[in-house]
Amino acid sequence: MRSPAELTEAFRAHGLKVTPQRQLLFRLMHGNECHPTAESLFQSASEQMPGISLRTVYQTLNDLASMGELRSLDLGTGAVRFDPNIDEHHHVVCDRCGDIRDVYVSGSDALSIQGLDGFAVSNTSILFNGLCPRCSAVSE
Amino acid sequence: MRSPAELTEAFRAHGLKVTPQRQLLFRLMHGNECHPTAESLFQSASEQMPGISLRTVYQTLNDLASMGELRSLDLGTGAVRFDPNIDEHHHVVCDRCGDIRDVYVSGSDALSIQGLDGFAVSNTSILFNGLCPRCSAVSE
DNA sequence: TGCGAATCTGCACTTCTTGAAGATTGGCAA
DNA sequence: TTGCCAATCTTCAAGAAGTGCAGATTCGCA
Ligand SMILES: [Mn+2]
Ligand SMILES: [Mn+2]
Ligand SMILES: [Zn+2]
Ligand SMILES: [Zn+2]
Repeated sequence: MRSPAELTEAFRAHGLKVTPQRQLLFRLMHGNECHPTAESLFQSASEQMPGISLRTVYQTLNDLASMGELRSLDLGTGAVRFDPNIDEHHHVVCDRCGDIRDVYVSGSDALSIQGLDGFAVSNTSILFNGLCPRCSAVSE
Repeated sequence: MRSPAELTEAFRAHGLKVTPQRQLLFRLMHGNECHPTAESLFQSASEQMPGISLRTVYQTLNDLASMGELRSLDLGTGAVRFDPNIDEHHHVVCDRCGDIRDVYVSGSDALSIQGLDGFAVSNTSILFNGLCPRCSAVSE
């Protein structure tokens, strides 16, 4: 995702308005590596801007996602996650604490795949589940 | 998933009752390659057994899943899918018609993965999205 | 055949997300 | 700088998927 300043430019260039709510979300998402949900962003946003609505958070995030500025991820954790990292990457979810981290996979062209015959695949996502270092230490 | 007859055995052996509702679901799921949702199974089940409740369908499928007889899959299609194929395999979803097919992947040990340090990974799932042969022909 | 635990049904309720409508406001034009 | 109006925001209702609960029913052993 581009910087708040660049997004401001881009929004205005496209005839979209730059509201305080949007700017706040630009800031909250920029460089955010937590893979937050709309709800958790709403919490953060509410601290700085009491009265902001959850609907606006959803709206803005979805808009950013459809502009390609961020990615919305369904990692099977209940709510959709928003990710400003739009590089090709995958994820690992800690099934105990819910922590999510980026995973970079290379060499997938060497995979032997059976069953995709005729399919025009537009996206491939790999999801790892398990216990994060902290949680696996605890459960020993 | 084992056959209806075998499941009947197994259920009784574990002190679980074998009801007509359960038997019907055993039959509907056995060898089912459609990756149905609870709702769609409820539709099918209702034809043969009017009055069966959606609650019972969910209950039975979840029970079978926790017994390891079938797998419940979140493929990002809204509702959970149930799969009697418990061999290690992955899936491809047609984003237009919703069709789901099995995908078998081998050679994944040759992948170069970065970001899993310290994680105790218990499951890896690969999801392909795209257009099935039929749908990609249509959209040409 | 009878009994009691297991199961089923019906329904309320939760969570996540979107639709709709009216109030508000950003940004350009004058 | 002011005013306008389309875009945006807030609020609230509602949809979709699933689960918890309670009372009615039934399987399966004695
Ligand atoms: Mn990420
Ligand atoms: Mn499958
Ligand atoms: Zn953890
Ligand atoms: Zn298709």
